[in-house]
Amino acid sequence: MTNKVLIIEDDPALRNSIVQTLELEELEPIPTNGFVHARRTIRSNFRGVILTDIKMPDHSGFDVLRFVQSRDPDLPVIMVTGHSDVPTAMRAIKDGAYDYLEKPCDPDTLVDTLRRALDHRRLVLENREIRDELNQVAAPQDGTLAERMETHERDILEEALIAEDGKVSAAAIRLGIPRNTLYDRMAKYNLVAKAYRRTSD
Amino acid sequence: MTNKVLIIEDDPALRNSIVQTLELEELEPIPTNGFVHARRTIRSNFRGVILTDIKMPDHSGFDVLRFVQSRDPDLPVIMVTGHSDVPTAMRAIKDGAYDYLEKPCDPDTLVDTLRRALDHRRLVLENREIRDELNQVAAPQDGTLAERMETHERDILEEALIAEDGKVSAAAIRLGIPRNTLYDRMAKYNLVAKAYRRTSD
DNA sequence: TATATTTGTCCGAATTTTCGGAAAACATCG
DNA sequence: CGATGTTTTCCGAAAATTCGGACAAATATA
Repeated sequence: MTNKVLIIEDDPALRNSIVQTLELEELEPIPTNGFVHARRTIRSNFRGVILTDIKMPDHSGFDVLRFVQSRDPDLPVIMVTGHSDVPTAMRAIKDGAYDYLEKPCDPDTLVDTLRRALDHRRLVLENREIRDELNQVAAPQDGTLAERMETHERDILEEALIAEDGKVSAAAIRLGIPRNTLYDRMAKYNLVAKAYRRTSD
Repeated sequence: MTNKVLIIEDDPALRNSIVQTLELEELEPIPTNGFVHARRTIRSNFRGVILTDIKMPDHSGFDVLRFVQSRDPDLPVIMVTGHSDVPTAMRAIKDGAYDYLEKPCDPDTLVDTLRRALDHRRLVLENREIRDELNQVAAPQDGTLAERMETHERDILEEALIAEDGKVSAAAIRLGIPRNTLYDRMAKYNLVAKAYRRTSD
């Protein structure tokens, strides 16, 4: 599941309160007290989002934002600003933060916002995975004509055998070739009909 | 582009103000004064999001929400609630609204929220398109073994010819077969080398 | 158990495919 | 134009594939 929330917040009280809220909502908080501890978790395949305070003793939330964007520009960062600090919030969005929250943040709003961000993250990751899959199947192959034709024939034969539950005669009909020919082809690829039977291995 | 915003708002003044704001932000507002006019635009392939007022004379924003969800559960609806009407806003989210805005809404917040929703929409549609594509290529084919082998061989030959700029000799080497054989195969599919030359048609 | 159907294997003739060699057709260039 | 290199077509023998027929073994059906 994509429901991790990496929390970067130096105030222990606030941090714990956030953890509590998230746990009640079936989210998976990963609390850290600063950038240093959070760094290792920030990767391009992180299945979650990042919630960071802006004002922290030894670094700014904007440092976090920059770092995250260098690792993965599509990893949502939600920034927690001081109360009604509109200019900072605007700058956060402009710099590529996914959203911002005003301190003190209302638990419902916090969860809503995180859910949206998590949903966004889930979609982005899903998208990447499907794209990879598509590229794999659509990638221009290489190799001998004979080799490629053979692998393709093998695939077709297996598909037909599976579809016909390992019955060679039926598969032959499906493929529009005489039974014997199918046996010949199968011999070439060392295919055994038995291996394709669903019922009673 | 996925940047349409279907606006459902009965107050002409507010509606126009929103339209103005969106136009300045390169979004594409589609203003309507009520559900009846908006209905036709709400489809599962709508490349945008919906911004609806909740309190309207002859129907509620929740009617809109229900209708939208029946057409496409992944079509974001942003609901505009009265000032600090928290319970209604919470209900909106709970019922599946993407987000809500409090009236009177700050232009920046409005735009930010819409952008997030549009981004979400874009991802959802992209996802669907890639999935369709993937299903197409992965779909179990049918037809004679010979037919399927032939179309595959044809594809390979064309791919090789394209890769070698229509040079038969080079394509033959790439495919690991003698030139003559390639000519034979090409004759079978009525392929002409000239047709695959990039340089000087 | 008797009978029918299906499976897997082998054979061999008819057919198809492969592929080297040769030559015609074409293009390029000094 | 003539020399040179490439593309394309044609030929035909060697090699591979197809596929009907026959049959024993395994399975299913009555």
